Amino acid sequence: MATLTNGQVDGTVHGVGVVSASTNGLVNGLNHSHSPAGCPATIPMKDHDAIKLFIGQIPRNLDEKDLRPLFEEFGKIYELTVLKDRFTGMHKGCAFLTYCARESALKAQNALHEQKTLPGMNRPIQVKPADSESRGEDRKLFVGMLNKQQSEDDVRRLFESFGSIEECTILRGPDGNSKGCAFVKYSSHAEAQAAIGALHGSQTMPGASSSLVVKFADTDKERTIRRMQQMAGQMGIFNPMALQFGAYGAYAQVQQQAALMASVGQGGYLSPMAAFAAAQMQHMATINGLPGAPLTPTSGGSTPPGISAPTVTSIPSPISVNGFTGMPPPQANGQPPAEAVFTNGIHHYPAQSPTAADPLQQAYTGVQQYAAYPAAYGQISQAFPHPPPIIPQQQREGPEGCNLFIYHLPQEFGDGELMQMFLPFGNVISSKVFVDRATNQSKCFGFVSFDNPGSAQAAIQSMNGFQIGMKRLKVQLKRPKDANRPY
DNA sequence: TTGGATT
Repeated sequence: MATLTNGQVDGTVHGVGVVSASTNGLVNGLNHSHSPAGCPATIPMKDHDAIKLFIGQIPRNLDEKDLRPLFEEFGKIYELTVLKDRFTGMHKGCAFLTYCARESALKAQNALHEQKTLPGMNRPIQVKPADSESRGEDRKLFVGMLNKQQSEDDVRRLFESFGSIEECTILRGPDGNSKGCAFVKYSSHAEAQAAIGALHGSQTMPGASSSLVVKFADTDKERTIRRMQQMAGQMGIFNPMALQFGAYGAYAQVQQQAALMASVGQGGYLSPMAAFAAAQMQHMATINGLPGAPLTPTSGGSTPPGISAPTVTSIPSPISVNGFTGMPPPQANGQPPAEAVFTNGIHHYPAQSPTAADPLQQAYTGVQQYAAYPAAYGQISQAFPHPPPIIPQQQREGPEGCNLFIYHLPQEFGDGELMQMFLPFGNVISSKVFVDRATNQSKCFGFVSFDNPGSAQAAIQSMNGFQIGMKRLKVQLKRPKDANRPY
């Protein structure tokens, strides 16, 4: 008697139920008796990997009940909905169709897509996965920290036990070298999830700096955001505010070093940082083409000409030296105005940091502080009515010949100190000290990128062999990426 | 002792 009930319900709601019931049997019959949509929530009807199809080029006089017979030929239908205008309710000539089985959808797509034209239409019917259907992103994994020798097959072997892999691609550079990461696409989200659970962080590949990374690949949105951030980073570098603060940072730094030098007694111990400060003073003088710049520029409030002016002009800024009149006036001691920098309670470095009291450190902190509160300064606000926010610097390479490799850095140097050290030679677009991931300790080498080769050369000239403490800096052009492959 | 990458 189930047949009778089924027939009644279908006859009322869909009009094609009798055919459906006779071909699909009891389960289908139950569905229809419980759910007018044909898909009860009580029984897991739809395969987890089912595909939602978009059906296009449907004559507007055909509705769901007319379309069902056409598509049921390929399998049990989970859901079929003709798209209607939200306001007018008008048939839009297309539909969404989900079969209970993924296989049915593939069969239908193969048999129908562009294969026949429905009456009254001048283009063939469209049957393909709906746009809303994930283009694979929810089952696509990003795999990082691979060994660069690992091939697609190696990666497949690693991932195959968690599901069927539809796609496996190693990311490679233009030269074909693996970037140490890959994409793996499974046929379902669940498989991908299983692989994450089992493999993420599970092992460390030989030559990789940390354990295997297995995560869902970025969605379109995330990728867009990433790109925006990159764009913003580039803008930030050439943003005049950043240049101004950069210039001011260098200026303050030199002033502070001078003050420090003046305060160090004849036989006093010179810390590596102080030694650096002192030596850099001399370098500054050298760069300026001035012999023996005064080391005690503490008199009066005026700018020591041998030090500050060339510092400013060495920075290829469209803002003239007069731009400096827009800055908060430096104090006689070279410190930025105390209330602006030191009273807001923010300390970028923990007080226990061994370098926290260093002039260089303070200069750097000062730069950051100003960067954080540009609106506080009226004249600057006039010059730049809407100063763009300064984006935290990201690691960026400059053009060929602009990137330096620096070795024998003091252990306590971080990115900021490295940048401060090289700011006098030009526009530093990136500075990076390598840090051991496990210990967080500097590896005592790093990179600095300028925006022009001249600055890089000037920096090499002045800073290569530069003594800090017991060590001498090694400053040279960074090796190009492809330079270390003997074979 | 040569960019900690990356969608």
